[in-house]
Amino acid sequence: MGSTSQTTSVRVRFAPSPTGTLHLGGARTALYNWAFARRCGGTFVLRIDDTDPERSTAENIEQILSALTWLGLDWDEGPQVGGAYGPYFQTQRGDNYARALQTMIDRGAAYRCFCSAEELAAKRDAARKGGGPSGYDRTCRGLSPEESQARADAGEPYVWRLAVPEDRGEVIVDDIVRGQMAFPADALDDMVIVRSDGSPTYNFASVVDDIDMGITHIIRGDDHVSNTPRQILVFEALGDALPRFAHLSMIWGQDNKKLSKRHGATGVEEYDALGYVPEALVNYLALLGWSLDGETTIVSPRTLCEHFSLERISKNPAVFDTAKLEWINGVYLREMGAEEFARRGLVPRLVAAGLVDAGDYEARADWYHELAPLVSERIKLLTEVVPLCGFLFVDAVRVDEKAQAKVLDKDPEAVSVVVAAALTALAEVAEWSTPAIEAALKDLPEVLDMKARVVFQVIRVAITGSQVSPPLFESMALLGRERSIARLQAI
RNA sequence: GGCCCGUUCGUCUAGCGGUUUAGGACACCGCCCUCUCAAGGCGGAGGUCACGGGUUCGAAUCCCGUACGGGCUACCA
Repeated sequence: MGSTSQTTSVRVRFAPSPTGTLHLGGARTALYNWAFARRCGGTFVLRIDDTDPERSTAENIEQILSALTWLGLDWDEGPQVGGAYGPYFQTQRGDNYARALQTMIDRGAAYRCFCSAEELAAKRDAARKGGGPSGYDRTCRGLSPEESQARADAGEPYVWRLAVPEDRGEVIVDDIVRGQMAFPADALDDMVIVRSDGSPTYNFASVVDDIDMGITHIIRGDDHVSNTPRQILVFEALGDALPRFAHLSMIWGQDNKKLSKRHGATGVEEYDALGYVPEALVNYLALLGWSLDGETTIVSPRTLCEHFSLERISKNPAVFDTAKLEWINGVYLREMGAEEFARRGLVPRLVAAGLVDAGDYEARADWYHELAPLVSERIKLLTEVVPLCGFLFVDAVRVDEKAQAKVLDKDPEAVSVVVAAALTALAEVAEWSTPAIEAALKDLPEVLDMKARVVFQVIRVAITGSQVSPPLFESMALLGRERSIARLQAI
């Protein structure tokens, strides 16, 4: 308890490693940190954990920042915005790590290790065969300070290791999500904290930064659970109080395997191109491992800011389900309102397809606002915009194969009868509007003694080129008199 | 090998010892609405709560074990 009731000084951080782009799991971790900070009136820090210079890239950093921005997860401190605890790149915090190492040396909590990689591998294998823990056997821990210094001075390569206290006993991790976990200290080896090139390892740098940045709650993926007791030892060695921990379970693909490219899009930025709006992805991710009450499925970012809680995070891994994400996306599109849908979804997609100029929206906004709800109600993804209403923006309609076969070729005689009757009826329409068009055409089935569905499908295919479209009369009204008549004549 | 964790309808979940004949959502099926497709409304199917023992008057809920799955076991993060 207490973890969320303390509303004054919560500081959380999302600390991605720019060795890759932001994927769904990372996005959810960022989201939970953000939502928790917002809910508590706390501070959301973005820190770039780039201690692995080999694999970290500027492009990945760019992508991570823009993906977070697209999702609407704004950070209070970090790259681009600065803050009182900077810098926010680990590669720029070397002084802090050096100072922390010195503190640990002074306290006898760190020692040099001269063992070679080969020696270590051999020891590991032997230990594993012996049936026990395979951690470092502490060979160099017994070295006297003098000998250690002498060998270092002689130029022998070494790393710094954490000296796990002999009498430490169990390390208890009190996790908000998982509860208490006990780790026998003898299963925790003396991990490397500073590499032979002088750079800090993740488990060391991360703790030092979390201390220096005043982080109160560490919310991260559960691949870090086993690191946590080691990190706790570093906190203790540095003499600092522990933050609270909350470990999030993994996100799996449909086949219960780790989410990967095989399962489709894994990078956040891909979801924009696929036609999702960020609120929908945020909503879906929020529900993937957390619930408001077990009933509510539409949870807006705003609701998250008001009601998110670490206590309601579930422990078990979740399978990513695209169908549900799509459904949620559809809900957001439908609830958007004509103006917003036109501006955020409809027009951009039409422009991107080269069907209209960006200025066309300004020129006839009302027309677009009429179209918007007809489209938004029928799609789940913005990629469906062009297929559904593209016919309104081309000179001549192109009838798709299925419509040709199932409607036009099925009974050519009926087609010409319907078209002729429709043209005659429409000729009498004075003002070209949805109600007038409807009034002119609604009696046709009866007059022709044909099924309504047959009559209107013929007209629909003539007008839209497809068996599926927005409502017919509205479509014709939006298309305009001349083009509607021309399309009927052309069939 | 060692340490740690997880397991409720196909999927996400509610449930925190009795109010549960296990609730909701997506997906699925049917009906209604209807100019198509959607949306919406109504209804349906779908769970031996991983398995086996205990504790208890009573267990999805507590304990132990087993199975399966996962994480860590790096001079990756």
